Amino acid sequence: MPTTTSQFLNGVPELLVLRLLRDKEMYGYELVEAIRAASNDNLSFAEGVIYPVLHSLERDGALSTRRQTVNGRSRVYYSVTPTGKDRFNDLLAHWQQLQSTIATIVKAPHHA
Amino acid sequence: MPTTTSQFLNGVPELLVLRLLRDKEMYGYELVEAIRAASNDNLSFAEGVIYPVLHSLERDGALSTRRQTVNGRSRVYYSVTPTGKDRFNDLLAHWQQLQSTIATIVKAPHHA
DNA sequence: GCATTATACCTAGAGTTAATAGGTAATAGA
DNA sequence: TCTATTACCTATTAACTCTAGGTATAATGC
Repeated sequence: MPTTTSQFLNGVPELLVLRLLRDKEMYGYELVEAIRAASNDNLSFAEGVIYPVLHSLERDGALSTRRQTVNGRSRVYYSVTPTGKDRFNDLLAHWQQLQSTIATIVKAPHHA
Repeated sequence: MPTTTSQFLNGVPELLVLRLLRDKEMYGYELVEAIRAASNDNLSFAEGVIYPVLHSLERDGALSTRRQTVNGRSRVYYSVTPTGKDRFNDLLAHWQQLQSTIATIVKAPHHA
C-alpha cells in the first residue's frame, strides 16, 4: 500500500503547484490565486485543496519553506527542492503520456 | 451534492468506455482487452474498474444492453445511446479543455 | 480423465484524492 | 464599526480507482 500517486489519474493540483513554484517561491494564498490566473479562471482549486497538497509535498521533501511576516500577517513561502524538481518531471512525463494515449484513442478512426 | 462527475479530474475510464463503444458494441470482458490494446498497453483498467463504470452508465441511460449466450457463456453487450453520445461529447470537451489549460501553464515561459 | 487456463460475469472493501465546509486571526477599507 | 480581504489551517464528505476476491462455463494441456 504505497503512499505514492494513484497509478494513472489525478495529481493535477500537485502538478500545477510544482510547476508554478518552480518559477518562483510563493505562499499558499498567493498560489491559489496564481493557479486561477494562470489558467484564465478555467481551473480553481480552493485553499482546502492546495494547503494539504503543500503540506504533503513538504513532508515528502519536495518543497522547502520559509516563514515571513508581512503587514502583520504570517506567510509561509514554499520553494521547490531538487527532489521536487524530479517529482515534477515524473508527474509531467506521466501526464503527457496519459494525455497522448487518450488523444490517440479518441482520434483513431475506428477500433477493431 | 450532484451525482455527476467530479468537477475537474478523473473520468478517464468512462471516457474510454464511451469512445470505444461508440465504434461498436462490446461486452465487458472484451472492452477490458480493447482498452489495453487501443492504448498499446499504456492503459489497463481491470474488470473491477470497468464493470462498475458500465453499470453506472447503464443506470444513467448512457448505455443500453443486450444479452447473448455464446459458446455456453453469457455476454452482456453494451451500446451507446443518444444520451451516452451527449455524455461522451461533454466528457471529451471537458477533458480537452483541461488538457489544453494544463499544457498552456506547463509550457508558459514564466508566471508572474 | 483431470487440472489448469481462459472466458465472462460480478461485488465488497480499501485506498487515494479532491471538494466542501468549516474555523482562526490580522489588516484594510467603507 | 462592520465588512471584506488576506493568510493560515483541518475535518468531513464524496468520488473514484484499485485490489482482491468470488461464481461459472469452456477450452486446453498433460
